[in-house]
Amino acid sequence: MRKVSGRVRRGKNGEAIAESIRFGPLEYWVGFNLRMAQEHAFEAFSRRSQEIGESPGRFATLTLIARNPGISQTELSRANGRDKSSLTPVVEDLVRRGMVERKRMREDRRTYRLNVTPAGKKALTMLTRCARRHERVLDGIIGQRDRKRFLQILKKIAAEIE
Amino acid sequence: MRKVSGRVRRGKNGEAIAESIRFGPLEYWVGFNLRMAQEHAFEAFSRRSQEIGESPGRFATLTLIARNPGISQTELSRANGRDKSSLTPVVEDLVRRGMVERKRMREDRRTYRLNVTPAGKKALTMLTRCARRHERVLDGIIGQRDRKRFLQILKKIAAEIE
DNA sequence: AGGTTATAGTTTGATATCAAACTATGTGGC
DNA sequence: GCCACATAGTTTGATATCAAACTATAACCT
Repeated sequence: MRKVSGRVRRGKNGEAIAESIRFGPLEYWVGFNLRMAQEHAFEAFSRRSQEIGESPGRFATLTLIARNPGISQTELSRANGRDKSSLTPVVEDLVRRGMVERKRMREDRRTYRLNVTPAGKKALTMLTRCARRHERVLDGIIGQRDRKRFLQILKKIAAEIE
Repeated sequence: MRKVSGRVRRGKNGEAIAESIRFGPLEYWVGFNLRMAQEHAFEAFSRRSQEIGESPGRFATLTLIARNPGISQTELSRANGRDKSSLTPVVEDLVRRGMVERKRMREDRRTYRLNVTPAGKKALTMLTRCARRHERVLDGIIGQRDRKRFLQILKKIAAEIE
């Protein structure tokens, strides 16, 4: 857990006086807490995936390609919630490292088809194991009882906000 | 709402066949859905705050300084959940634009004390109004009944993960 | 067929972020 | 006092991201 209330003031004699930060309205606003939760969770997953030598962003990308063989980069970028231009270097890197194969479509020569190679599948297996461990930790924090509802709300936010 | 299932294949006669993306395990994993919810919510707030000419990141920063007068940059970075080095350009910009005042501490000349100026308070008022509108939208999506529990879980994740 | 419009992907420029190295200052042991 | 260590903030280098401009190809309309 990251330290958050590390505010310390020195008294006359140099003794430490711990103070906690006042968050004001941020305290009970969903937006702020959503950001904090996401960033902490991402950081935790990032550490895990780096242990097996993969960047965390590769994970969703590889999964989506594996589950949707022949997907194009634009489709992938939408599914992944990023701009298509962000995907260019990611796909390039996956191709360069032999995880993903990329072929021009016959019928539409603007489009690429992406597929995961055997090497990519191996990496994905490890990443998935790693993600499952991460999910178990999250499950433990959320609790079985609330998990389903929590997930529903997250999906609803992503789908409906604007 | 961002389009997510825009996958289209052409049949023999050129008719469009809409296909939806398969998310596999991502579908029910908290990590992925947390990311999607956060990014969509952030994007929505970003649009709102840009209408009044402020970047969204400034908001939490200004609020925290206003609620904790004399806070140092390191304390602020912890409260805000970012690295202290990320704060350098943000504070610089706020000072340059007359929103925040920054003084060296007497007792410890390494440390700055930050305070919000009257101009900063004015900007903060507008930003807060904007954030309240955003929160009302989120509340509408989450629903009164689940809101409190949802917030608790977000806080728990941020606090306990690792 | 030819011109207009749309789409797939890349490039470029801007911003935000982190981590590690760095500078300046402060603290504590001896 | 001096040296080792700690702390506040900045700088630097790397990565991720978006948006807008761009290139190439395709589709559509008359």
